Formats: sequence, structure tokens, C-alpha cells
Amino acid sequence: MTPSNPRQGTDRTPAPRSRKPTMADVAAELGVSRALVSLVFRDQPGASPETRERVFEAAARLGYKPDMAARLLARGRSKVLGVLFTARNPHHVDLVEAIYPTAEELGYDLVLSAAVPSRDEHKAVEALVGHRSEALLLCGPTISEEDIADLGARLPVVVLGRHLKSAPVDLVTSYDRPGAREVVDHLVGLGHRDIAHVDGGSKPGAPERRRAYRDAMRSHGLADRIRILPGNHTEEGGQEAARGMIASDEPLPTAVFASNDQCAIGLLDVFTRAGVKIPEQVSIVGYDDSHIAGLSHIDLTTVRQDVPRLARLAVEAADEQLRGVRQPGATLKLESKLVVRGTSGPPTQR
Amino acid sequence: MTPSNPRQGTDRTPAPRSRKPTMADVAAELGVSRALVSLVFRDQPGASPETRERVFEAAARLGYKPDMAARLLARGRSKVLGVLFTARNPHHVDLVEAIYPTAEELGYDLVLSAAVPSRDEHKAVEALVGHRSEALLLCGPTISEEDIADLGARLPVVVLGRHLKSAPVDLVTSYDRPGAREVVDHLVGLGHRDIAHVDGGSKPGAPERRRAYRDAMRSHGLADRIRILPGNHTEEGGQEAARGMIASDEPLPTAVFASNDQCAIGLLDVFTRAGVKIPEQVSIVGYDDSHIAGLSHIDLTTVRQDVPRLARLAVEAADEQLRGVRQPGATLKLESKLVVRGTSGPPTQR
DNA sequence: GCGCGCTACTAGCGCGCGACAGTCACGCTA
DNA sequence: TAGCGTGACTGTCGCGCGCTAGTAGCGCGC
Repeated sequence: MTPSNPRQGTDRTPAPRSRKPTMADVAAELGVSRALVSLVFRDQPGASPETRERVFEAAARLGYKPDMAARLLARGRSKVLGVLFTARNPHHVDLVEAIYPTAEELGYDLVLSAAVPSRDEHKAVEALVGHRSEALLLCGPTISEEDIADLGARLPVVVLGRHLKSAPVDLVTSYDRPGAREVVDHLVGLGHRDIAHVDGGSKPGAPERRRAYRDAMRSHGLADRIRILPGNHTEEGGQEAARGMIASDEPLPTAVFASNDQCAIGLLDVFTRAGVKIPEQVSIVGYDDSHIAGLSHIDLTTVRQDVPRLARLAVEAADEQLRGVRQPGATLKLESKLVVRGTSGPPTQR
Repeated sequence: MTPSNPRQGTDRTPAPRSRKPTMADVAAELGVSRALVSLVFRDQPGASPETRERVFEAAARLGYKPDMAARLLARGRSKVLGVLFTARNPHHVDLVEAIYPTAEELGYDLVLSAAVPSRDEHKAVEALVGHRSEALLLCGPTISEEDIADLGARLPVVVLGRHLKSAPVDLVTSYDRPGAREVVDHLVGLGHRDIAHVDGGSKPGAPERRRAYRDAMRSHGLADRIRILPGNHTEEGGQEAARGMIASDEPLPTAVFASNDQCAIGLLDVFTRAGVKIPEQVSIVGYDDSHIAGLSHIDLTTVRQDVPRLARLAVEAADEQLRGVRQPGATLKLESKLVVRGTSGPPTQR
């Protein structure tokens, strides 16, 4: 019937080279102007209900879908937010999930870019900017503060889960001090005194959590028991730290507070394989309450961040910057909360 | 709306323009044509080395970055692949990670779209198409075969990890039969006879694995022990199945083969909480060998799919369709391999 | 002097759409 | 009847770029 049809029929033509239908095709089909079709698809006043109906019908028949790239090009605002996250980090995945609803609510489209081992964050970010993201949401970025500042000078940037001194960007994180404090309180309350911390190096959030751990230990009069082991925010980091503890001459701590859940899971892994009973011999506490911490039989005691609100605040912050209602540089912090599960318990006497 | 953008890079730029710099700005800065700048940025012959140097220098000075949207619009080929995945599925995350290197190698850019609870696959796919993806890679899509066929009629589509009868798309999966066969062989070899299967309903790959399980059981003469429990590919599905088994009047099977890792982890969760010893009382085997199966103290016996090769084949398949070197409809299957870990062992006599 | 081939560059159209200033028919008022 | 307003629609420009067909300039051989 229609001359321009999507490439159907795997039978006849070897390469049915059919163009994707455009607005002009729809307009021609109905004998109206492109502008009218445009109006209808943008849901703007200026078209009668019957016309709208006919336009939609014709569009469906031809298989027309609006072309984002052209739309972005033509209109000033792209309404696209770029989201950078680390594919392996379950907490980031949680954040991404939570960002979608608010973004949609405020009329933004999302483009995701994953930082993976073979592809560093610089490339991922450039891809986002290249795809005309109006603003960037960076989940725990590891690039330098200077690079983030440069980005922030180019477009609105919201950083999640990392503290920065002076970059012209918005920050959305949880308070680390109360969370870490709750962890130490919890462990001390159970009777622990030898509470070690496996840190996350310079990874986002790690310095703050390390500092918060130190403060909490001091305020419990356990300054001399402070023991900080180098780690990072991956399972491997936790595994290595655990191996180090086992191989060490010093006795094992009775509790370990890891800088994030993945690191904690790495600890769990090596300890249980080595026959160390969790939590009888060693209690383990993580940070983030990513979805894998609660589900499955990992059952990790951890600190829950309010992911839905973090996500909402981040999107709203980006929106505010874009609308120019305020200058960048806001810092938003949320409460976090200890979630006690199976990997923490009273120390056994020895 | 103020026409002047409040955000302005540092005061470095001599001619403070509120617009993002374009190719024309770079060209004007040097007194050359836009086309020349275009050549340089596309790394095409036709510009002298000195000119290239000057163009790059001027671009850097002005802070010019090529505009993807315009580039996509202008050139026929967008060289963008759209990837649909389920954020929560660790196997999908593994796939996404693995897709990046091959895509880059073949000169494709990637746009990710996550299916999350609040945003179904239809929307996610439309977003990808809207962003001008030339081809789609669908990781375990749950939308109907008909919808996939429609998509396949519009643009090249490669489906990972799901079998389809007749959609005009490429399929890249692992053989389910040998994998499931190996699982049953392994369990029978350990002495199991009551081997149940928690299936994945109609989820991608689930019917094939269910069938493969049946066949393998039959060929071991265990047709009468076939026991299939409804489940799905989430932790919750596994948990529910496990609760069902515990509540049931029938004795527990001595081994359970789950349709994927997440489901297996759900089983593990409920069984261990209920005091059922794994693997002494019940052996558990998963499917996918997603990164969380091996790491952490989950230590799940599972079937490893060759993720890097799956990813490579998928990208190559998309590329071939795009280059028109063959018609869609190819089916590529890879070997998969049992990985024995801690959740399977000989049954205890009772 | 001519044509030849080569490198280095330019002119200008078009991608699919949004924005905006029109145009047109129609109905209402004075 | 002219004047005016309004809803429904059209014409056209330009977004930032890719790409094809050019052209100017140069050295070369005869």
C-alpha cells in the first residue's frame, strides 16, 4: 500500500534500503505540513483533536518515531542528563535505578555511560558530553578534582557520593560521620574493642569514612586501637586486606568496618574460606546497603544510604542549575542509617 | 530566560561567548573553512600536519568539542549501538562491560539504556532508537517476540541469551543443553538422584534450560524424578521457590538446579536461614557465572557462559547486519562450561 | 607553452527537526 | 460593511555537522 515501508519481507529485495520515515513522510501522507506534525508530536496547542488523531494514526502506520538527534540539534535545550556510573558497583546500579523516575518526572531523558576497566571515566564522560547531555550526574567519580572542576565550568555537574573541596559543582552525599559513628557504637555496644577499618584509599567517600571511623574510635576512648588497613572499593581490595590480616603476626581484630559493601564481601570471602567464623570470630560491617548486601545469604550488616532521596536530590540539583535558579556549589547531605544483619555479633571471649 | 548563560568557563577565553563553541568558531579563529576543521576532527586525509596541529590547538583553546547530535544527524551512519540491559542483573552488567571493547574496536559508540522496575523495556528501547542507535543489542529482553520482530524489521537487532522462533533478528546465546547436561552429570556423579529444577518461567533462556534439564534427567534414567518448580530470574524467585520446598510435604530434593545465579542465590538465602546445610543437605547449582557467583562467599557452582565471546559475537553480528554483508536471522551459539564451587557436593545418606 | 597529477583546501547542500512569523477561514461585534 | 479576534495550519530559517564536487596552487616532463 504505502510506497515507503519499513524493511519487511526478508524474501524479495536483498537490501531493502528503506529510509527511516521522517516527519516529512508523515506530513506528505496526510497532505499537511511538517510543522503540524511537529506540533502534534510535541503535544502543543494548534492542532484539532481530529488532526491529532490522524497524525498519530499515519505515524503509526508508517512506523515513524521522532528522531532524538535531530530534535536535540534543533532545539536549544536537549533535556538530556548524562549519568556516569561504575558498572560493577552495585550501589551505583541502585542509584541509576533510582535516578530514572525523578528524571522522567522532570522531563529529562537519560543517557548512561559506564566506566568499566577497559574504558576509563574520561572517555565515558566525553561520550556523555558528546551526546549533548545538558548536565552530568557523576556517581562516585574517581577522576581528579581538577578535571571535575573543568567539567563543572563547562556544564552543570552533580557529584554523588564524593566530597570535593572547591570544584564549582553540586555535591550530594550522605553524612559519613553519623553512619560511621553508628557502626562503631554498634560494635562497641556488642563488646568489641579491636575494631579495624579497611579503607577505600582515595576512592570517593573513603577519606570521609576513614576520618569518621577515627573520630568515632577516639570518642569511645579507643584511640590506641585504631587500625586502618589499606583497601579499595572492590571485592579484590577486601580480599587482599583479609589475606593481609590472616598472614599478619598480630591477632585478628574482632570486628572490621569496611569502606563499602563490595570490600566487605571480599573480606567475608577470604575469612570464611580460611575457616574464620563470621560473626563469632570476626564481625564485619559494610557501607552502602547495596541490593546484594541485604538479599542473598551475604546478610551483611551495613550502613544504608537513602538512595531514592539521593537520586531525587541529584536530579533536582541538576535541574536547578540548568534553570539557572542558583549557582553551582551546593552541598546536600542526607542521613544514613545502620542496618544490623547477620555479619555482626558479640565477640567470643578468648 | 536570560540569553546570556551565567556559567562561563574561566576567564581564559579572550572572546567570551555564551554559546558552546562550534566548528565554525574554530574555523573563524584560524581563518580557514569549516570543512577543513571537520576533516581534521574526523582524522581524514586532506590536511597538512601543521594545519592539523593548529586546528587542534585552536579547538583546545576555545574548548571546542564535536557535537555528537549534529554529527549523527549529518552523517548517514551514526555508528551508535544501543544496548538494553537489566540494571539488576549481574550477568547483564558483565555483558555490558564486555561489549565496550569490541564496540570501540569496530568504531562504534555505545548508548546504554537500563530496564528498571519503574521503566519497562519498551520505553528503554524507544529511548535507544530515538537516540539514533543504528542497531540494538538486547540483553535477555522480556518483551514479546512480536515486538522484537517489529524492532528487527526497523533496524538490525541482536538478541543475547534468548531463543526466538522466527523473529528477523540475530541470536547470540550459549548452548543450554550441554551446560544443563553437565550440571546433571555432575550431580548424578556425586550420587544425587532427586534433582529439582527451579525454572525461570518464560524469562529469556529459561524454557531452553528447562527442556535441557528434562532431557538430561531422562537420559540418566531419572525421568520419574523430574521435578520442576516455578521461579524466575530474581533472588525473590529463588527465595519463594525455596520457601515452597521447605513448606512442602514432600522431602527436600538433594540437589537443586536453578535457572540463573540470582535465583540460585535466593535459594541459598532461604535454605541457609532455615538451617538447611549447603551442600550437605542440598546442593545448589546456578547458571551464568555472573561475577557475584564466584566472588564473595557465595561460592556458587554454576555454568559459565563465555561472556567476552558472547559480547564480541553480538557486536560483530550487529556490524555485519549494518554493513549489509548478510541478512538478519543468524543464530550463534557458544559452548558453556560447568564451574564447580562450594555449593555442590555429595548427598548425605539418610 | 601545455597538460598532467597531486596536495591542500573551499563551497554549498542536506540531515530531521524546532521555533516563529506568518496566512487563512470563520465568526462575532459595532 | 468594516474591523477584529481566534483557532488551525503553513513557510522558512537555522541548529552543527558530514560529505561530494569542486578549485587553486604547485612541481613535473616534454
